[in-house]
Amino acid sequence: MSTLKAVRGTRDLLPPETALWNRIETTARQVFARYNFGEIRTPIFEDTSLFARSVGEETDIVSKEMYTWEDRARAQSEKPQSLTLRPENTAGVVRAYIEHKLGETGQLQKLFYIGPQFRRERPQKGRYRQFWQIGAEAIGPPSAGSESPLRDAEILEMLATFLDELGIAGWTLELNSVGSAADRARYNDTLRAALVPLAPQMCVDCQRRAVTNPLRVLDCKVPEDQPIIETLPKIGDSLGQESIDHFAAVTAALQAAGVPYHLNPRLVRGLDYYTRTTFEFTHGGLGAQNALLGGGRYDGLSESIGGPKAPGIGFAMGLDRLVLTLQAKEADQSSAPPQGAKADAYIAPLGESLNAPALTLARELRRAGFRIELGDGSFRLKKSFEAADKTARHIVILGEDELQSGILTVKDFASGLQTKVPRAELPSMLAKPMAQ
RNA sequence: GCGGCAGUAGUUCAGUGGCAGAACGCCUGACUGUGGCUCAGGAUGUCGUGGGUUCGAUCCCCACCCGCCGCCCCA
Repeated sequence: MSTLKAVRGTRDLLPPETALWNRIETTARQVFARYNFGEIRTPIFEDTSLFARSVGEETDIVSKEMYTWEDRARAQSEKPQSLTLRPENTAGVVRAYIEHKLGETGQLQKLFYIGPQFRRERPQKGRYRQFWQIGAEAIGPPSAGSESPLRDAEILEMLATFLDELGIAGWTLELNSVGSAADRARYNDTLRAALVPLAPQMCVDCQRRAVTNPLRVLDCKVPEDQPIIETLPKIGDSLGQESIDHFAAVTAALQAAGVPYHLNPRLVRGLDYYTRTTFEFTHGGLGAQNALLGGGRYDGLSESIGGPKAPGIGFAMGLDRLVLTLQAKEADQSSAPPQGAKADAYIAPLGESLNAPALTLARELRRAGFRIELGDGSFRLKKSFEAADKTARHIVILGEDELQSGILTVKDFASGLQTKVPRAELPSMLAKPMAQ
């Protein structure tokens, strides 16, 4: 019988790595809270048509990457239903916004989420079939200011602050406007027409894209094609005046706030619902998967799935990729491994008759907030020391003498000093700051 | 989904068509209430899985699985 393994593209996250995941999630919660975002948790699977109608039937995500199955009827009265593991979370958030009539509050809804997403892609570093996203959405009726370019700028400024506070240096904000749905359709036609005479001189991928998805031609990385791409019409030239003014207001606010950005008229996003402002934060050192996060405005998304007019803007960050970036940075800085993984004390009972009193002592200290590793009285003292040195900053020896006298033997591994400490003074002794 | 490279101990990796190796880590002892430094011992394992070639395969061949790199796509 073959042994069972995590399936392709999925993986286990183990300590100590999970501490880094928690640090990132905690930082996100803290930063988002300062911008007054609240957490939303939506189901991990939804009706398949939600994604088909929002992300777009023709996108790669919907057409070939979703985990979809038919949930069979269990009773005469039930109908079978096609369900899909969510490949992204914006659609679920907007569905919840509509379902709970959050637009009726009249207020802008500012929601963030943290959770796994699923896409059946070929796995690679930074690309998994179950991957984690941290994202946020600001959505509401136009009367709540949901269309304001200030919302776009605020979100981008929040992301810059988040990455800075996480300690990710060297990111680039790539910014573009793809215009309204009408602007975008017009540009698509213009581009398609312009490509008819040019495509035959381009790479085979571009020849295909010129027909299937002209916007993707702009993303081509083949060097020989670059001069041709430079001559193609720019999306900026297809934007209506409203889109132009909106985008100008976004960039002006970013400049005022001192958030650096790089205009990239070729930035194209793969989900159909994006309108006007679109962006990516990229980082070198992630290989082919260089996008740390991406997002944009989606002014028509709510209507496209049967909801009220509810413009919005949001983003999704690849948590797996944030972890990779921070791990690479820590590997670079080498030197001191983080020492935060150690307990405050290891309690070493001397003999199995001391096990129960040791648990009592551990309970006292743990209830006082200390991180305690509890040894075993069957260990010889030498073995307790070895185990303690690996897992804790102090060892507390609990033998018959200590139990009778109430004076414990404590050794500080950093200094090598061993002292006798009355039980009542143990908490203050353990609380003393350690040399970091 | 396409092309390429890899898979050997807990980890990082050597290696050979003929008994499976190193370093680190782990366990035991020198030392029955004192770790780190020593020293002496010990265990590492379906050599990714399944077939094939061969007297004999961890090694060569094929398929599959899984990972990595690029494409594609995206976070």
